[in-house]
Amino acid sequence: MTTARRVLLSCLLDGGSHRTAEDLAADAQAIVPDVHLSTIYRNLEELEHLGVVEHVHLGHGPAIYHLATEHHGHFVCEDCGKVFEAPDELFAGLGKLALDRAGLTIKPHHFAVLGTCDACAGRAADLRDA
Amino acid sequence: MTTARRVLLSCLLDGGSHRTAEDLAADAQAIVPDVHLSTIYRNLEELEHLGVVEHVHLGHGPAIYHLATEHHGHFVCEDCGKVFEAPDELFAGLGKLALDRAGLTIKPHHFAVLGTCDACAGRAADLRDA
DNA sequence: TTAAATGCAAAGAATTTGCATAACA
DNA sequence: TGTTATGCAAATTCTTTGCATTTAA
Repeated sequence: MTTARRVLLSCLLDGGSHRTAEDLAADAQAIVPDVHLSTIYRNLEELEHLGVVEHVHLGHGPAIYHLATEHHGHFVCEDCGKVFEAPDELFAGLGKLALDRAGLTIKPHHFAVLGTCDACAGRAADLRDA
Repeated sequence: MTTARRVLLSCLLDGGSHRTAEDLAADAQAIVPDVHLSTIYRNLEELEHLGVVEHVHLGHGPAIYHLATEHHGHFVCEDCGKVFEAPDELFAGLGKLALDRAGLTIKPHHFAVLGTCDACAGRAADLRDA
């Protein structure tokens, strides 16, 4: 258990739940200035391997990391980037279909489900009608 | 309508349906040797903007491109990479939930849904029992 | 003939790796 | 004291961009 690792864990616990490796490096560097980004990546990989941390892709751009205890998927608006947390139970129906049709036990956390939120759909309609 | 664009379209029509930009460049170069990868990317972007092509992320690694006429999502086994095409209707239930709970109209094509296929789950069980 | 598309090289973003040094057990 | 982790720089992978030149309407 090294300093870098301890600090990273505290940042994962303290900070919000949608943090990139770079965010986490910045948080860590606020405490221990010379923690290097590559060390953050290495420790995140290790923690992920141990099942403590998971990473998720919300769109193009960097992955976000969070504690594995937070079990939920993500809905993301393609237009404004707004993120909605989606409780696991919402994926139960899809999981059953995937198992029946493809024999696949889904883990629907790794990629977000994209779409368009009401606000952005409304704005698009406004533009069309104007 | 340039040569590069015509050739790219023919490759999209001819080739399989899970091709990376690099695959498509190779296909195109078999016909017109000096089509450049950046031209492929630029045309794919253009075609995507026009709604003719879409790209999908099946996991880490390069995006795959296909004609927008192929309307389906993807299930992918995390372990072996096997890809299952998932008809749109499988996402109807999830779409309703997303709309009710988050006001989000989902377009479930952009990211695959990951999981573990029967074969890989079986293999994992075998290893555990051995 | 002129605006748009191309080839090439180079830049960019996110992540990974090699290696000498430093820190933990 | 001997692994194991770290900092740093450099490499990798996928994708985008700048620019001089070519191509097509």
